[in-house]
Amino acid sequence: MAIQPLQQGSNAERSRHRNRKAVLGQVRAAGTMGRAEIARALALTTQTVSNIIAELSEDGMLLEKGRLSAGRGLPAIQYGLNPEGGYALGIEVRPDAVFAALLDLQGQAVVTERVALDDNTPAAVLGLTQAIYGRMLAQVPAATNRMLGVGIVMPGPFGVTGIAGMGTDLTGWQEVDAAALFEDALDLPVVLSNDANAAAMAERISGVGQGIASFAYLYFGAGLGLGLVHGGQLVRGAFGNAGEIGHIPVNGAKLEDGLSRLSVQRHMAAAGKDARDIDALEALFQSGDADLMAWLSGACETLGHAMTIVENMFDPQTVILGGAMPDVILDYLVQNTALPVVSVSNKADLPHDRLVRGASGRMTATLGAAALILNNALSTPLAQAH
Amino acid sequence: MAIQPLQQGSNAERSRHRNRKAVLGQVRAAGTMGRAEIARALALTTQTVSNIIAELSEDGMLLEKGRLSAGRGLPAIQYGLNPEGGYALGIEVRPDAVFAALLDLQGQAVVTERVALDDNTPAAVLGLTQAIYGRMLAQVPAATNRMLGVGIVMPGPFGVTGIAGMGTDLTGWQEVDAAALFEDALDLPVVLSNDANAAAMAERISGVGQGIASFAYLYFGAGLGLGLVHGGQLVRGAFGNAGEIGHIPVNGAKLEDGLSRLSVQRHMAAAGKDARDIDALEALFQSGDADLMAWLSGACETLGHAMTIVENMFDPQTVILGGAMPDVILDYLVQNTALPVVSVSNKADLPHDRLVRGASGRMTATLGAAALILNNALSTPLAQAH
DNA sequence: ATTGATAATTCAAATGATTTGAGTTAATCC
DNA sequence: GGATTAACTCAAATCATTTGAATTATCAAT
Repeated sequence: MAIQPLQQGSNAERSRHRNRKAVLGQVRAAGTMGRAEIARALALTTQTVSNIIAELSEDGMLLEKGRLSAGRGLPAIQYGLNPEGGYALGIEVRPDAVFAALLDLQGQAVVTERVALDDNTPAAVLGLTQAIYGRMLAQVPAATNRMLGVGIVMPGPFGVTGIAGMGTDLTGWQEVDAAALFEDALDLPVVLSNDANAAAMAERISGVGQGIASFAYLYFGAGLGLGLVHGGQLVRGAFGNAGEIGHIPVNGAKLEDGLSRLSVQRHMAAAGKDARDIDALEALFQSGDADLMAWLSGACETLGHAMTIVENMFDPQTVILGGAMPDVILDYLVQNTALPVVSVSNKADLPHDRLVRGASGRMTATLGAAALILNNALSTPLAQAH
Repeated sequence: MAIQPLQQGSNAERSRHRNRKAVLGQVRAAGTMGRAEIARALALTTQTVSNIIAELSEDGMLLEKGRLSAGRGLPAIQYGLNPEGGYALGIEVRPDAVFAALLDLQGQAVVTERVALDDNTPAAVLGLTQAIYGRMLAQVPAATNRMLGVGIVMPGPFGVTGIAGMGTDLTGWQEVDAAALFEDALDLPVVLSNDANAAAMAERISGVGQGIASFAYLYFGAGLGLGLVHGGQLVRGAFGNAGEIGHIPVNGAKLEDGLSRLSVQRHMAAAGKDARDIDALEALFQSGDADLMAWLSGACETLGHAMTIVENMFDPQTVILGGAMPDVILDYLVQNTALPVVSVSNKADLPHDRLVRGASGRMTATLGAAALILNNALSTPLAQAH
């Protein structure tokens, strides 16, 4: 989380490292590719790509996928990711539970676990996490020597700020260096993030955000969060707390007062209905519950405000909506929200819809935690614009 | 402006290029540095830095600045930027004028010009720009072979969007590729940007933003703009229109309705007073004009809203306020705005003030245009966080 | 069916930039 | 004054990429 040295020099070894990642990223994005094709995309020579591919195949990260004849010339041998070539662990620490997922290099969840927590102190969580990790490796022995790292999602904001977030619900975590603790406990490289950022990465790696370099992700957590991806990388802000959109006031109320899990729950509770569970919410929606529909109408309006802010601040290619809500409700919101007219995104011939539903479902943030690691393994910081 | 290839591979030549920039950036940030010191900062060997410094000295970009004895050992030869080692041209195209500035490598304005325009079509502006450039080179012949590029600032937003901006005031520019036109006319590498982004870069290169990797710049243009710097680079959004904060509605009105040049002008005009000129505004302020003070009181409140949005969306190290306003008014706003309590930036022990006044004065955007070029010459895209 | 054009791939040598290791210089510390 | 420390230089080694020539396999045209 600390701010890194602003610049780092380059040498042969670091170039190679970078180029390996670039090749993997390119192949992943395209599904399969030939050497020459990759070389053109990366502005490298075929020979270089050949060397790197030999190395990556040796390491088990790439697989031959036959030859593809495209016009004249020798048909190119196609290469694709070997899903079993690398694994990333995602851990989501909630106040009352720990979710975990093991993703393969392709971004597929191989094993997932959800464990309830009655003690969320660091010692307890770390012990539980170790146990989960052990069980997962036992189920997927191939992963043992191929772990790329672990992504940890914890409720933000990080550090003591003016926002009393869920952070207060995790006892004993405020003062500790969580990343260091997990690194010690699991002996893996660690990336720490909040839920919205992780969710955005989940979409980038295996959802709607694939191939989109700049997008924003509006996340239904307890509150309303925002993950920002620019040039293929997360924009985290100086202290890792960028995207706390829920606390922005519009017309006297905070955005998340009208658009969040807590918001529906309160609204429905006031009508004497229980909407704490996702399935309960879905059932209410399916039955056309009048109270829920009333809430949705307000939520659409609030979402419109949020869109205005996000689009005008970031000018993203698209905004993805997801998180702890049933898909049907997310779809309803996407379809019934009037997109802002006064917006830099309001223009003709857009290649993407301005607002779309996320694809990664209920465990988005957990998957995203692992996706943070995959993204590191498959992409290099963006080349400079000229 | 187009989205660049997402990844580019690296090779020896590109590494050298990158390392040269990194050395220059490091030296610039520190004022003067020794070889070994630079090497440590960039994770390179002294030998490499030695080679690069020899090359940069040869090229006239670095100068020896004596030896510095720091404790034991051989005192390190200090190197500093040679201000005359490189120049960047900044051009600001306004509907009724063209401003230009020639900056040296150190970021100092060597020559500036302001020319009124009665014809702002591409042909006229390009011709005028060529003439200005010619006059500047005549005044600073040393710059002739040392031009790094030209930054162009034009009113955004770019492309046809839902925002009817000043863009419409420039006739004939909507459909053309402005960057290509300027590149042809001046035979220099071109960077195109809006005023707020450029202003942010001006602060980063020679103002309050020096050494700050992540900050936001609230810019008084005709409306209210925002420049975002993250990891030392501009966040421009997918289509170059990030930061159009002025159009975000708060309590029914747009932010720029209460916080912009147009806003004061209208407010004062309603009171029968002329505030179109910066000096007129300053005089009104100095005389404690009641109407102006009333506007300021509202502006402070609006600025508070803007701060809430910016801080919670970006979590910057600081927010810089500047643009077409007299310094005394900017200072007043900085000092009298109640900083938002509900904000991720509201925390103890901040290394920077949350809101500060910009340092680059009235020609900020013009200087910033050139600063965009300098920033390219002096920094590499940020290394990856781990 | 043969021939020529095209394009992917490989091999071996060259190139470019960084690193390595030994040696020199000039300060401070004791 | 000698030991220690640190910056700097030189020459050789190393690493990864590039270059250029040769090979292979397909398509297209005769």
